[in-house]
Amino acid sequence: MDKKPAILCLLGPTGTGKTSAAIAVSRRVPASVINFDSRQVYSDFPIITAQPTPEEQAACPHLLYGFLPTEEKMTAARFVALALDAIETVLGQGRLPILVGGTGLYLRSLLSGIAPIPEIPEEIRQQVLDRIALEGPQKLHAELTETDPEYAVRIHPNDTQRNARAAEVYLATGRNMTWWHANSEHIPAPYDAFKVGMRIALDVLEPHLAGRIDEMLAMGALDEAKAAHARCAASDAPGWTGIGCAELLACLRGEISLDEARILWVKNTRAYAKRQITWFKKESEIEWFAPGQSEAVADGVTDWLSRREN
RNA sequence: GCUCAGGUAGCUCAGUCGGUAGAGCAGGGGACUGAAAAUCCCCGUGUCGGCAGUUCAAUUCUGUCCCUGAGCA
Repeated sequence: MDKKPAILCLLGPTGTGKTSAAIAVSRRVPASVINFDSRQVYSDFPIITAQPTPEEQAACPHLLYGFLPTEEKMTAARFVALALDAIETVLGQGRLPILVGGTGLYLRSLLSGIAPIPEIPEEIRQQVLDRIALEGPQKLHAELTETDPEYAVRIHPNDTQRNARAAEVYLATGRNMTWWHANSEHIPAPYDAFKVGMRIALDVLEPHLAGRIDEMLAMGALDEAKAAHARCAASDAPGWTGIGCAELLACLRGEISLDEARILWVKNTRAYAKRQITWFKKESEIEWFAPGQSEAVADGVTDWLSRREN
């Protein structure tokens, strides 16, 4: 009935076995894995961002992992374009695309569409950033109340990022955010998506996260940061803002000890996992599984695929 | 043993010229349309070290004891 091609989405917080579940599925049906994690795109940080290992990637094709230099920025819109392209490639090969990742915004943007706001010229962007640094987000928010009252009530005066974004969009396009959100066509991705989530309580997940960070350190996370630093020393480069990267960089610079870096790293990872859990709680139509149930996930996926046949 | 300085929220510390107290971090909940591993919002009763004294009233003043740190012996 449903003419739309099938895609599988594997989501959940860090460290819940999404990669191994994807590989389990790929053993049942021809499939390729496509990343939707905003950090695993960076080529300088395969260990720290927990990208699938070369052995794991040998199980089936993996796309959109480790291809971006540290100084380059990834955005939701750029991701959507890359992912749509990757999905088409995989479908063209007669394989099942498996979207795997933890960046909720990226997945939502891909599946529900994102407003086609044109790219903002760098000088306008910089101009707004300079202003917000100087005058504070509250000033821009007060102006937003004039230019876009509807959006202004939705974002907080202290929110530096969203106030900057709203200001640059209005300045560059002459249209406010509300107009772009409402009057532009959202084009949802034309796929029949099966969403599988990995669910776990935070306090159960935490020791796993700590253990995984120790493994990363044992695998040479510090050397990875050192090598990345040799290639890109600017600590404010987009790639350096990832959790683990920033802490190890501070350690390399002698600002904190390795032990302090590790403790911070665990703490920040835990807080991040909490935010992810909050995000995915709201996401609709998810089939939930516990971490480690890779075969159960694969069963669920094959069931779903055969149900689609009828 | 003596002299200082401290003992206040899970942690680091403010503060109360006497009317039982509040920040940051941690923790919990939430938001999320091009930086999202980002950005931001909401949530604070704790014998204010113990005991006694002064006082209408002590966490705040006084005495004493206990504990911690530094210095002197």
